Amino acid sequence: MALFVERGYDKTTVGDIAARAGLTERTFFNHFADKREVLFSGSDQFVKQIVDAVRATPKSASPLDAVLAGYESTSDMFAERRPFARKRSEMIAAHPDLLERELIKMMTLAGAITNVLEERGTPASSATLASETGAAIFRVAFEAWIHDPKEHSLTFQMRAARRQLERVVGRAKRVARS
Amino acid sequence: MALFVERGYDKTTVGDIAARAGLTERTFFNHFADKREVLFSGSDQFVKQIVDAVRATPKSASPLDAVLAGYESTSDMFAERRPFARKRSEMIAAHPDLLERELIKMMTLAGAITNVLEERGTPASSATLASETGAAIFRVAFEAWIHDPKEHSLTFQMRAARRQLERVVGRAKRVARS
DNA sequence: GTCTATAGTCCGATAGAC
DNA sequence: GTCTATCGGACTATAGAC
Repeated sequence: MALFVERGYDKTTVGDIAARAGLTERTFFNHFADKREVLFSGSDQFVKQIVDAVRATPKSASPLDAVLAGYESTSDMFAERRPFARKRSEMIAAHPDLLERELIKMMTLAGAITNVLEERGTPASSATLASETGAAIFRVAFEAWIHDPKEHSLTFQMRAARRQLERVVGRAKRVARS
Repeated sequence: MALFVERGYDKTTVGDIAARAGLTERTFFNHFADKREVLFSGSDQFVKQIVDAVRATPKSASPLDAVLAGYESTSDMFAERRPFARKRSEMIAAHPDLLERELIKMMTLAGAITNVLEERGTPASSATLASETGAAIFRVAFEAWIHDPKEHSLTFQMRAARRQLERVVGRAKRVARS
């Protein structure tokens, strides 16, 4: 990350990264499948955290509630890392390669959540919809969280996004203008 | 596509593709930014089709209705190409590289739709939510459409997915088990 | 069209930890 | 003795510079 900020993502070679870490290029590829993965190394843990939280929600909760509870369980973790999250987010947004990787990670996560919902007895297509909808809410909330000068929590942003989604999905002919 | 089917995506080099087309490797990169793009060449037209359709829906329609109308406008186009769509979909699903590209294309499309909604007067975050939700519905519907032995239309699948989403998003404590 | 850097693979060698 | 981490060299394909 330091190197990427110093000289830019494209201008940083795998050799550079390895050298800075006191290793060789081969060793790098031993730990990471490709260059992009260095920015996503924590993602397994992130997935586990969320999946566990979904699994732990009472069965009385609706599928969507369970999904949102899963994402919200990361709120504390993110709270301490807002500046880093902001930087990382900018870096990803600026590099299509990284954005692609980010998207496939989010999709893998959504798939894992779908599986947990199915374990809980949710029918397949409802599970998919709940998990994809939850992901959309998370993305909107995360974006708001990153840029919010008032620094509300991620959970706060997710609750707001959820209420808004309910209005958007409702069959009402007219939608409030703000 | 022929080459990819013949010898597999990974085993096909850009040189192979260029040779088959009677061109050189450099010329290939003149037309496509990278190897993956050959499978997404029609995507600009796809985006235009949908964006135009969203723009053309009456303002009385809700944002989500407009988004869905956009996606549904591709139903006829897809109807004639079900076998090809199926093959392409399998190819993409089998190759993470291609899946990444597919996802970023879908995200670009969602972004374009969001912009059109904003032009129509929908507030930014509602626009994002409507467009992301619409994308989720499309994905679920497309998946069902591809595998449906009864060969219902894409529009049919989208209507079904939408009804299901409404149940999923509703605040009901209990959700129907099928 | 030429030339070149970089990413990423394959096979194998080596060394330390437990 | 097995497991795991590092390293080396040769190699191909992608992709960018010119």
